[in-house]
Amino acid sequence: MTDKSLQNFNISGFQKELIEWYQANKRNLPWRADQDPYKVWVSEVMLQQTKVDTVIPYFQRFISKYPTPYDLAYADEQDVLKTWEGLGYYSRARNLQNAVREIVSSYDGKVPDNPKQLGSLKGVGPYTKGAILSIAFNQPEPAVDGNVMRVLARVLKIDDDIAKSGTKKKFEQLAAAIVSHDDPSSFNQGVMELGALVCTPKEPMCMFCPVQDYCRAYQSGVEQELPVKSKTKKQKTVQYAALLIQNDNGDIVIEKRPENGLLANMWQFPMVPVDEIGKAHIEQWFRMEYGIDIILQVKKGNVSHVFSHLRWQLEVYEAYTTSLETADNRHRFVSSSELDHYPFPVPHQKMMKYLD
DNA sequence: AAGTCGGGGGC
DNA sequence: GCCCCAGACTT
Repeated sequence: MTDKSLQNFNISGFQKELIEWYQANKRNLPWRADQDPYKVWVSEVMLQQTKVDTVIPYFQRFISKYPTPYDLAYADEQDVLKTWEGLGYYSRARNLQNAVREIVSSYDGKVPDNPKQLGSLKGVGPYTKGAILSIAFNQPEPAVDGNVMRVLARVLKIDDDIAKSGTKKKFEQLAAAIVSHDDPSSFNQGVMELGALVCTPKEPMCMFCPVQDYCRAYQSGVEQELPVKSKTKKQKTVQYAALLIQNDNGDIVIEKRPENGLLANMWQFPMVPVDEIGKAHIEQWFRMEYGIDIILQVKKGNVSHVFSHLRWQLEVYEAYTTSLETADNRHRFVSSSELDHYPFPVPHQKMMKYLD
């Protein structure tokens, strides 16, 4: 390694203090009950960009429903998405099922314990690969997430911009150099636990830090200035008219979103892009696109929803149609009780409160 | 290297 | 409002 960040750094002392602290202070989390590689895997995927408290109930339900790779491999994708509903980043669920089907067909249902096979599975990137190898198989592999970059940026006083895509490689090399070979699982989880409980983004609790003596940022009094992270730019707003269309049976029109892109394969109420076509043309646009005649009735309210990179502003309308069926299977008339079986993104769950 | 891809919670 | 979160994938 060409980087000099580890010169004069007491690696073994740092490892020892961190692992001892982790053993004494680790939270009792459901995915820590055993080292089942499948469960470790599921937890790591759910935890991507998602807080521990949010994941816990989802993990419990998911493992109850799909206790083994076989259960998940043989499940219907729509049921998997329904179980994932509300957790976000739904491609995680679809990639996970794709990968589990791969290990059932190619690896006898066993999670591979080598980096090459593991890393080639859908949705298993550098972090998840290292996490599974270290936590489930006790291999001294680096597992660099946001916590690890923050902790190492402070401990080693590194001012690279962690928002840039190239920076992670540098931290992966450093993490590979300092990971404990005696207890890689406790070491990697210890860094992340420290980042979550002590070495937090704002107001880190350095007085309670087990590796304070090893922290160059603390010694220089710059722990609040690190890590360096450039700003993200703000979302664009898109306006839609979102339609609760009912026929004489009391059934409601829903549609399946495309298999790629935002909220892929999730279901929703029809949305009309009023930015593009103008509010006056909603009914005729709908007839063109859906082949269904509708009559707009009353506006029921507004729903706004913020995604990572865009913002939806939905005007919710009630509408009426004389149609009783749709042209293709991507659109359906369903009763209000049947709605529960389909996976809906949160903004469309918000719309359901406007149904009678 | 920059965009895309959810949703919730803290302040 | 803004920021963050046990990131991966596409372009």
